[in-house]
Amino acid sequence: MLSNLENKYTNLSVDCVIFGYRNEQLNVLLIKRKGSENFSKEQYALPGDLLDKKDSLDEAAEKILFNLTHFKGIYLEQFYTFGAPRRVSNKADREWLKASRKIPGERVITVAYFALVKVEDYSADYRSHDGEISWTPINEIPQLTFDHNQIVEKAHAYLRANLIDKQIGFELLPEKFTLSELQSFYETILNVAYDKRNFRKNIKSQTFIKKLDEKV
Amino acid sequence: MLSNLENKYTNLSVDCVIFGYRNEQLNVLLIKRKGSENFSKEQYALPGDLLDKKDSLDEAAEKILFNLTHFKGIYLEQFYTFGAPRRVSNKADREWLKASRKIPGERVITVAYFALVKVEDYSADYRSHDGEISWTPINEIPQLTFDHNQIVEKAHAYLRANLIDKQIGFELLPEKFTLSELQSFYETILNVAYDKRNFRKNIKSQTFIKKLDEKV
DNA sequence: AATGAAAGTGTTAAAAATACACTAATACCG
DNA sequence: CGGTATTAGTGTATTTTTAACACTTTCATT
Repeated sequence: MLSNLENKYTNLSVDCVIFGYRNEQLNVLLIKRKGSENFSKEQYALPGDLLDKKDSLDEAAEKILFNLTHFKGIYLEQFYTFGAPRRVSNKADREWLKASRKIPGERVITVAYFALVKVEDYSADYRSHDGEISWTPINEIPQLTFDHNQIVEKAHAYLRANLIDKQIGFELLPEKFTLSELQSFYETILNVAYDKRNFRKNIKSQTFIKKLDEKV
Repeated sequence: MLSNLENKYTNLSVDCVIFGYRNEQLNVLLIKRKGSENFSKEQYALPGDLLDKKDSLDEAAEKILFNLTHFKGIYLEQFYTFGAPRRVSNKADREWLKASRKIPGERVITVAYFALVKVEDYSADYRSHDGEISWTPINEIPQLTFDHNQIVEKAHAYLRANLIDKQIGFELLPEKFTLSELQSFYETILNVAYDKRNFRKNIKSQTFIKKLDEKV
């Protein structure tokens, strides 16, 4: 028997690993999903949903992200697709899927997106139908549904690998920041230590940052 | 109405961009698919197939690759997933799909893999049920089915971006090669020119290559 | 006003990248 | 076989980049 949803939805989903930087820490946005009658334990998950058949992957990612978080126009990039045959077959996960009325087949492949936001532009107080969203420091991420821990890990590796080359770090920082903040930011994410003078020299030799006269 | 195939196959496929280096040129392995009664024109495509539900993505890629080319144990890596809503809806492409009895839904998402082979280890004379395979220089690639040209392009960009960092180039070269060949190889793929002495200095400063006493 | 914490600033040394030209060996051709 | 053309092979000097290093100024705290 096939469920009705299979007409509109494929057994393909999009999950987003949304990074934000606050309190000198790298944070990931998680959704706390409520338990159901049958299953009372809370679960944490990445924002994600089944793919609407008429959307492209990028469109779907944007749409799902907006639905769940009301974030819009943020940096978003596909980074990997996860397709272990039984990645949604864990018992607790299936319980939750049933409760939430999203009943994909046994096999769901998910295209994972990588998102960066300036946390002060987007408060995480939006409460979607799926549950409450909240920033969680990357070192304090609990056990997540499905293979979401693995997805976060891969996204984290991707962020570190591309932070400098692609200069995506600025997507995480506010419009204005001090050089000390920038240094601390890089040091936190890459887990390295830079010499203050050399760091400032490097940054200043790059053109893409405007110096403001303002002081803190 | 759902076709029988949808029990076993998802509407998800895997396509492989297989690179080989020969005649001083980067080549891609293409399959020349025969026309059908209704549709006589030959078509070229990347090796790919619908995903068997019980396989993981990596397993599927290996399996499909083996079925179509008899290549085994080669360097294989997922690099991007393509999911434009109508990527398999081109009329000629649908004709061909029908003829080949692979009838996915309107919407097929494909996970693209990136493969590297030493061409002398694998002759391209295997003839699969899908058609004849043949190496094609990357600059002479004809129009391909679906969005395969776009996939090749992205794979090519990926190869160039990772050739040096990941040192994946050696997957394309034979066991033994001269420094001149290696230089020419990098120059071809990256479309740059290196100074001979500096190039050799660099290579020798890296440890992963053994010097042989042999001469050509 | 005194203290502590963070911001800001240049120079020197080491390492890496680049520019550069001739000789030796081999292949090719008359 | 000799002559010529092509490719392989080699070292040094210069520039650029990266890394190491310490004190003063400013601001906030008490």
